[in-house]
Amino acid sequence: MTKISPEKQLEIIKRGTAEIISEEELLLKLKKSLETNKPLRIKAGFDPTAPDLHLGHCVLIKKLRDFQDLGHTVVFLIGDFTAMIGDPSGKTETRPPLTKEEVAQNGKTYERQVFKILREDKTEVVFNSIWLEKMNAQEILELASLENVARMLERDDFHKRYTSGAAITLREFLYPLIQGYDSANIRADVEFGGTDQKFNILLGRDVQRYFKQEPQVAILVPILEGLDGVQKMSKSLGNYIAIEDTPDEIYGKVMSISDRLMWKYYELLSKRPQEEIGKMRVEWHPMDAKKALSSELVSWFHGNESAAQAQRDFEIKFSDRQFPEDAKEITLVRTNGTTILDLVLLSSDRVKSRGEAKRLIEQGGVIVDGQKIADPKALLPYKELLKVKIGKREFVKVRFS
RNA sequence: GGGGAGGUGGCCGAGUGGACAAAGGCAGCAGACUGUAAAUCUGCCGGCGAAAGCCUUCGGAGGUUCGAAUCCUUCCCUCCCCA
Repeated sequence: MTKISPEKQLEIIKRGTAEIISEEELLLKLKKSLETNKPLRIKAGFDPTAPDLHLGHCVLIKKLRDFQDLGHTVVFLIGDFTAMIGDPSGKTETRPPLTKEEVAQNGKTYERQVFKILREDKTEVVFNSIWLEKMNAQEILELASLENVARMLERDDFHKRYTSGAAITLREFLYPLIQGYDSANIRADVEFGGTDQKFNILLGRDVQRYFKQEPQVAILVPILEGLDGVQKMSKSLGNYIAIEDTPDEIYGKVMSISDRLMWKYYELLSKRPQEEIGKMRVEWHPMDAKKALSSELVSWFHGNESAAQAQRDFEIKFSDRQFPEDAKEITLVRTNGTTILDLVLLSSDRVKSRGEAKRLIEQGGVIVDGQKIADPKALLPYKELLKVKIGKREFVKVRFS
């Protein structure tokens, strides 16, 4: 256990959080932990659906890591049972149930990804089906009696859906209670979540009180906007930066966020001290700051060397507008009537239809060997190797056999 | 149990027999401008086709009609009000 004073611990924990309910309680828990030499149990729940951890998750996981560095234990809860209910925070009400094998598989993927940030020796990975499957009707009803409908409707999501006339099922009402039941089962001292989890996490306190436990402290982290700069970063919206994206992808995606959003990323994801970030904000050229951020994030997941390489690649592609030497390479058999259109269709991963390819070419988005070619029907230059730029960020070397 | 309103392209949302591949907005893509971006401007934005045009699409299935997102039948789903 750490010997860092509770006050100092609180200070570290506070950085980058949106709200702590309540700081006083947390301080008391930290004090007690120090006196008894017993680490706090920090809960964070995740879906068992195919994980592709992204920077949005990292905001939270990074804070978990802070707790670990202070000697506390992280309980990484995989909600394999609750996934069958579906968190009402989202729009989709039900999800296809996963098989046991899929859940186990996804759990493995989580571990692979999450331990890029967390420490294995201070993490417990648990599945909530272990206790939830055993619950009987009586227990569920008792749990359900802890809350009333009016209170449930206070919850922002429910409130909005209710007033706008959207459906809310009773099953969804049960979700927060069951999430709270999880907290009781793992005897959480603290539960982490995004600000959209506030209601659920607070409700967990009531459930714990019912089970004669000291209520957990709620720590809420800000929701990170995705690449579009508006909506929450999420896989389903396609606006995410995954920690398993390639170095070039991460670098490029971070570079493409707006200057404004960049600072939020800095606050929530950078390991640089607060004061330094504040200084950068006024003294640095935004582009340099963004490059530094991109590098930092790439090296976090892929190491320093990859970060340096990604930066070079980026500069070649966008600053110098050169063709990257390590571009994807494909080999084609040359036939007489092969047009640019065919080429784009064959070599691009992103262009899905002929019409789309045609559009792209006609709009001047395709460059072959440095030449913009705007006629889809143009024949290919008679060369062994063509360097093709498709759209903004796709580069392909085409070789002919 | 009774009454009413709905389900439209990735999303929101207009459209109530032909001019509808379906207004408008958002998102997306490309170009210009840049600092990579943002903002702004321009263009595109179901598939096939050089084009004319053809094909698939307005919850599902049938039907009426020369012609249906629009009318009818039936099924599924959602919401509201009364009890």
